[in-house]
Amino acid sequence: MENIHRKLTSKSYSVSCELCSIGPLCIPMLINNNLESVLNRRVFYAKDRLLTTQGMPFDKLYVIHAGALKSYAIDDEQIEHIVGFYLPGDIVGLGNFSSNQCNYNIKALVDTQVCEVRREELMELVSSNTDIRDMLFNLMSTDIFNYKQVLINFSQKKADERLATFIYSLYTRYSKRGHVSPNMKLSMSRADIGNFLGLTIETISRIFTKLQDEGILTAKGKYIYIKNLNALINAANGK
Amino acid sequence: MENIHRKLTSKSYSVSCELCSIGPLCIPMLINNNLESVLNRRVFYAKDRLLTTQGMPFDKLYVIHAGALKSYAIDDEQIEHIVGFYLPGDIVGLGNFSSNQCNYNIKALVDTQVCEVRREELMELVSSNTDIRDMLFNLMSTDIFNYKQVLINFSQKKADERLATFIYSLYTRYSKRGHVSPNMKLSMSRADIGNFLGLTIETISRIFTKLQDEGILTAKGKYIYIKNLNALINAANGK
DNA sequence: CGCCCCATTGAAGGGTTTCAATTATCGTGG
DNA sequence: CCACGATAATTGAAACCCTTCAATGGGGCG
Repeated sequence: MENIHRKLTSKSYSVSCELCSIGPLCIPMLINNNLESVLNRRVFYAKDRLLTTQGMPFDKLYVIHAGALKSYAIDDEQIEHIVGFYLPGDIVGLGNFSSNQCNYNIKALVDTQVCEVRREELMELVSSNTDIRDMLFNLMSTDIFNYKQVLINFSQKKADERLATFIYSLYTRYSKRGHVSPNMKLSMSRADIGNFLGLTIETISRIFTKLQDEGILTAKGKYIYIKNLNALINAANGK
Repeated sequence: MENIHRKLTSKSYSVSCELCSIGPLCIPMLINNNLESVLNRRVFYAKDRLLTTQGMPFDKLYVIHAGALKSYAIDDEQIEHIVGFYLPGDIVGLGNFSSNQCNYNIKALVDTQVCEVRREELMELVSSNTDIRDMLFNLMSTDIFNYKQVLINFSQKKADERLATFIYSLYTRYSKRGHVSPNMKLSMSRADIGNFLGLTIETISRIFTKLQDEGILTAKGKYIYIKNLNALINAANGK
């Protein structure tokens, strides 16, 4: 069990293949020693490097091993619109199948390692292997569900509820990948959080100090410590 | 102006099989005369009837032939959270594959006809027919993309931009299904629109009169007439 | 060590909500 | 077909929340 929780060298956590979203794909292939036919393992992207840009051909999916990414659009006034963050174990690019091009820019928020899954080879596997087909169906279906939940969280919640929801969702996402701890290091800036939540950086900052004053968490720069998880959940739901 | 609004006699528009999102599934089967093996055609649901409730088993997908649906969650305080509206040609339920249960309540906003696709039989087809498999991949992928776009629209736009975006998106969705007209009959109430957009019913009302004063559209109850499409697009983008 | 970027904090302004009252529309039954 | 009640939509005024503008403080990296 310990090796599941093994940490990356420094700032961000890695995920074991067992707890990765494409474990059902990789683990049988690891055993058969033919994983390389579908994916490149542990490709490194330094902080701030772009993995994709809007409009480029869609030929790879990315699965995060360690680090973090942000996905965003640039509008015609050069304004950035962040649509999501990706953490270890997450798969990136499922929304590109219909257009066959990359719909968003994807940038490494910190030094990041990803496994790159070649689209074409993956689709061949889907034809021959129903487990992998079902895995992809489930991943896409989960993505749809998650985005609907994000919509619920953001369209009707007040600023402090949104931020509490965001922090709690990071906590649960890390937990699902084997990193259960009240300590988190945020990989994104206040500006990124604000952009994603539709709030200004000043509001984010003020709410962090408010949550701190209420004894719910401590926020020292990028380091978050959740002091009272139930209180955080209540704050996320406006109670 | 009176006659413009009276011109729309019918309650809601239907979509032809050619322009429906699952046309690639149905049309070959219609020709082979074995469509009934997968779906029930034109099932009727009266206004306000529930098609699904949260937690019930997921055994059918719905494709709208005529009418309109809303999809919503009820939280523990009995408050409704609308996550989307479905129009003729749309497919409903792609987010349920992973949980294998219906994640939301779905209610008919007006008298509605749907084609019901049986999940199990559909998945059998997916195994044997790559066209249908690709169709489902594309539909799910499109769903993911669309929800991300909705996120962009709602997290960073002001109230009037949100409503303009919403009206314009209804226009484009109807257009794609063959109903190209500046006249629309809204199937949802102001309260539903407000709920979905994260705004109050009063704000929705005020913005409708503002858009009307600016000569962008006329809004007489549920009847919308888009007088200036470019101005609507500009309003949607805060210009 | 100093610089730059990021984060924090304060005060004023604006946009949206809330509360309240009025008007319009729809469905129903006489 | 009209009258009626119930529901939905509009409008106004005050309160509140978040943004904007401005200035200060702090942390990371050369």
